[in-house]
Amino acid sequence: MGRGKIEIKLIENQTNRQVTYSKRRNGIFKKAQELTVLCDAKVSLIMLSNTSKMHEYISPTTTTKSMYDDYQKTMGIDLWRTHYESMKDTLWKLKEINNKLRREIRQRLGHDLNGLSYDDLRSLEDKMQSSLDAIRERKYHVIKTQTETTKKKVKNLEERRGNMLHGYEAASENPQYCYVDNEGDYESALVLANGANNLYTFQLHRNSDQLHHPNLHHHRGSSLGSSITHLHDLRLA
Amino acid sequence: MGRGKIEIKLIENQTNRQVTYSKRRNGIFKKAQELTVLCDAKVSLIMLSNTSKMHEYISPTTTTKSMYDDYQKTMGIDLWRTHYESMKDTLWKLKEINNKLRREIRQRLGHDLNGLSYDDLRSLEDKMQSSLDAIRERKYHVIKTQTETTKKKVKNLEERRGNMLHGYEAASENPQYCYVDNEGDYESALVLANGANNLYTFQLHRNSDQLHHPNLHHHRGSSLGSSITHLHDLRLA
DNA sequence: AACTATTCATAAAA
DNA sequence: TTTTTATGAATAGTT
Repeated sequence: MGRGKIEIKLIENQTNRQVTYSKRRNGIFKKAQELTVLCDAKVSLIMLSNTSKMHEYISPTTTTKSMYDDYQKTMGIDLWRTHYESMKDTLWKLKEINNKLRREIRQRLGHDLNGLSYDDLRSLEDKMQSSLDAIRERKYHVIKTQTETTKKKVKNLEERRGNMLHGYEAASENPQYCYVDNEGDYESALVLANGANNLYTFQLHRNSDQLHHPNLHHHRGSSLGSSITHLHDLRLA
Repeated sequence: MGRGKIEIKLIENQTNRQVTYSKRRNGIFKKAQELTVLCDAKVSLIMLSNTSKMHEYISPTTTTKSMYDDYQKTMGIDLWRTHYESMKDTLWKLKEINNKLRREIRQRLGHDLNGLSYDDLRSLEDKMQSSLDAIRERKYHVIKTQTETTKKKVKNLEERRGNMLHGYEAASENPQYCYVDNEGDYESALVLANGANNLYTFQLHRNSDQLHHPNLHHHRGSSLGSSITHLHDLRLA
């Protein structure tokens, strides 16, 4: 029905296909609308182009949901659980998990202990204690590494100073060279002075101290001609 | 397109309407099928006559359910836009919070400490210590309450024994009546013997002991730990 | 359900 | 895209 007969097969030319889609789509919409009026029918028409653009026609006397509900009844199948419902499900589960995690943390913070039995408390205490031990161990490791780095720096500088003393025979040279850049870490320096073992003791003391829609084109049936192109756009997820 | 132009309005003649419906319905189906092939589109077309007869066309490359799901993905946002979006938002936030809580718990379990600086570790240690203090205090409270209950029981029994002695003049009666059911709690009995203050001291000693042995791993009565494990198992994708 | 006379839809071109 | 227009398709009214 045009300047020549066409075979009903995929239109290879992308542009041509797009144009044909657009024209024929409108044609079908118009037919659907006419059928609705002429015959008092209800039509639901959803079209998805190969570019994932969605277009819809729905008779003004009904809704798409209602049409698909009817369809379901006719087919006797419970076809779909909406995304909305499964989403609500997920949300609920996440909230549950969240609450459990919060309770866990609160207890580990020392709050909300009232519901716990003596045994629970003792168990919690043990867990906390060993966690604390792990943290302290790690802390000790960090400070020790830092200390060793500092010691190396000192040794290095002392060597250089020794060399200087030797090389220039300047026995009474400025003693400030001994002082090392330890990156401003007070405790690091302290350890340097007292030794690592001493530091550990120090730390123990501290412990005790401190307690429309872009892509959906929605055709409402009652309008014709230009107003049939009364479009809403929705983007597909 | 027939023997004369027709106005697009309801066909009053019932038979005529029925015939027209039949003809045009087939016409639309044919057009839908052609569109599917020519343009690689997907079409879902449901029609309901005024006599409640339902007819459907669905492109062979899809299903009615799938089309309606797509429709919902698109339209649902229109119908529930606010609800849906805020829900997605909440969902995302909950996931974020869950992850943070998990990280927090892991650190409080003494794992994943490598990324923490010395100051971080010290701060974490302090927090853990005060939480631990709170737990111990609570434990102390529980044991004290239990002890007092036990004391009352003892007093009560002693009174009854006294009454018995008095009433029956049986001064040499069985002393076993003194022993009280303390529900098998060893420490409870210990406190009963030494006094509450003593218990507290006992606990501090336990604490100090462990401080001097950071590598010591205590046996864990694992009620809390296992609950965390379960939470991990619940993690969503 | 067939048959046409007619209108309509649209393929190709602009 | 939209418009134009020649052409084939759809269909209203008839049989």
